Amino acid sequence: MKDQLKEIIKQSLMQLIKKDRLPKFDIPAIEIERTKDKAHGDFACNIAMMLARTVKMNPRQIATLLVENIVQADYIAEVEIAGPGFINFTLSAGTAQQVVRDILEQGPKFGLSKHGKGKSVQVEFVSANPTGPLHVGHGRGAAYGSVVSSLLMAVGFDVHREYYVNDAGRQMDILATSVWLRYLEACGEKLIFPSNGYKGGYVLSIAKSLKDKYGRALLKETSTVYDGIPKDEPKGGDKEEHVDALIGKAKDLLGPDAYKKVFDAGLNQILGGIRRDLADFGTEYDEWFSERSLMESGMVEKAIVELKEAEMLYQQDGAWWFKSTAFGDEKDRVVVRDNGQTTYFASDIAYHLNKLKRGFDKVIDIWGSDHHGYIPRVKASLSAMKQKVDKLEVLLVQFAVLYRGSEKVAMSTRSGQFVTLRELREEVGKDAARFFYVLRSADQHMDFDLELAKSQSNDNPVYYVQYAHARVCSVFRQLSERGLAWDQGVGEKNLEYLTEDHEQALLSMLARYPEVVSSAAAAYTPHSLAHYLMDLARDFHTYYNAHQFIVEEQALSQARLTLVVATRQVIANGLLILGVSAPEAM
RNA sequence: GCGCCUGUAGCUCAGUUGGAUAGAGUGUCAGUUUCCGAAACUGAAGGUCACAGGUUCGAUUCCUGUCAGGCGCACCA
Repeated sequence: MKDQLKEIIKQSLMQLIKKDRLPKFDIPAIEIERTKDKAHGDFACNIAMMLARTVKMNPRQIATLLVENIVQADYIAEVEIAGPGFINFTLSAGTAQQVVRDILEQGPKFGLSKHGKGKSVQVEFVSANPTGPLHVGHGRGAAYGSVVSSLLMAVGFDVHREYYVNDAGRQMDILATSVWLRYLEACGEKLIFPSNGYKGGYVLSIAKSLKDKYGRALLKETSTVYDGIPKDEPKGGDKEEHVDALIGKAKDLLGPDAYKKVFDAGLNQILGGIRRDLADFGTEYDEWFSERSLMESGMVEKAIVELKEAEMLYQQDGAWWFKSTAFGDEKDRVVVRDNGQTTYFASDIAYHLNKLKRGFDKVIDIWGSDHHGYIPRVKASLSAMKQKVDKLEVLLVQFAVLYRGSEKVAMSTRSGQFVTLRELREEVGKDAARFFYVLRSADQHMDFDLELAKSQSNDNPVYYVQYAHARVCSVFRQLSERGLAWDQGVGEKNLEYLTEDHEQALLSMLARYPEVVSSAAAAYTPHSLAHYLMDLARDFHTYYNAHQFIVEEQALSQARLTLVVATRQVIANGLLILGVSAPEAM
């Protein structure tokens, strides 16, 4: 509809220039927008005001000329000039009703488009280290990433959703060592747990399963384990040195095979839990990409060689540095430490290179906002390897600050103090939790009040939308109880009976849906879809309270039932994208 | 100190890429069931869009500065 109006304006402008009523100029992009106020018609165009400067004429004068030259079309009921020079279009009644037929015909496909047809996008999100279960902080990224993915699918992209598993590196060694020490305790050894170890209860249960499986086969005496280990921080030492020494000792005493058993027990149990939590949260993945596989297949080494050949690395203080400053980063970054170990950044370079080489047209990373300083160096590495950096887009999700009532909740994986995503879901439900997360724009700091989400879950806006859906279903249950039926054909033929203000409002709200989906996809803003659904639900509830759908007059009744079915369809389509269920009864 | 994000109603937040009289939920107050589900609806009150300049027909939106909050500035991940 917008495109048709644009064309009409453009034609009118060209006519005017041809007739010398306006001086010659390049026709700018014409903007048509939906009006906020019904008094301004359905669509408005601000072209007259935009042209005022170039044409050196009063905007209202330009608008008058334009309107006089507009070709009449049957779908336009009225064209008006208003305010400083807006051109307002009012659509004819029949045009607004057409959307109902479109919705019924297209069903679940209504609102989908083909803008991204033939293009592939990879979306990587959450990717939390498998050193502990997902907590409510990860929930926001999970909800945001999965809805962004769904939106991109809705506009036709071929979407590949991926979780990058950091199953290598020092943090995982700390986890493995933590598990082993807890195992020793479970076998009856007495020891002082390192202050930098993972202290969560889940480590205890992994240790217990290790003992169930291997008995005392992995046992070493505490005195042997702690022999020669530097002091921990509380005793005046350095906590990092302390834990690193314990890792080294664990590897030495156990040997590679046994150490791997401990390591894998931690990794597999935690990762398994993460996969379950995400699946239960309605977040699906197409691939779980292992960092270890990246190292074992030599891809990290290859990326480093590539950078060396491009003369983008240099050696200093025993380490290899990447010249990221050459591409605008604040400082150069280490890729190989003086002890010969590659850094996390080295893996990430290889991973991003791998992503681009897989041939995606676009690669989207969704990160927590605390990683924003990381963007320049990753982009720098891709530039250094002559990749198309523009293909990579990094979306940042701001933190959700957790509150319990008015009290802030401190969270840390290391200390084991956190509310898990699973606990949240079990208490407030998948639908409410997802909707809550996705209601706020991602670049907004968010206050997540657990008390509110838990205790007042009935006030959660998700129920408002779901209730609208259930209410339509209820109307149809009532209909059949009365021995009546919906006749789609009769309804579609009599849509002109929908003349009430509430019906007009609902019709134009329904017509907006496809635009909402495509703009939410283009701007990566799931929250705008959530807000739209609340607006649509409101229009429906208002209508419901003002008018009866099941009435004596058949033509009117069927027309209203048809409108209401269309509304239900759009709500269901929108909720599906959000990953929220659309219940028939609540 | 430098960089990124943010500042809109008592509280939590939208604001269609620069448009017309800045909106919703919640909270407060006052109402609505002989009627398809009251998890709903109607009305009222509530604002110096942090502050000060600038750009232009027009600024909550863009630019600059100030103030305030969050995050980041590792041979950690």
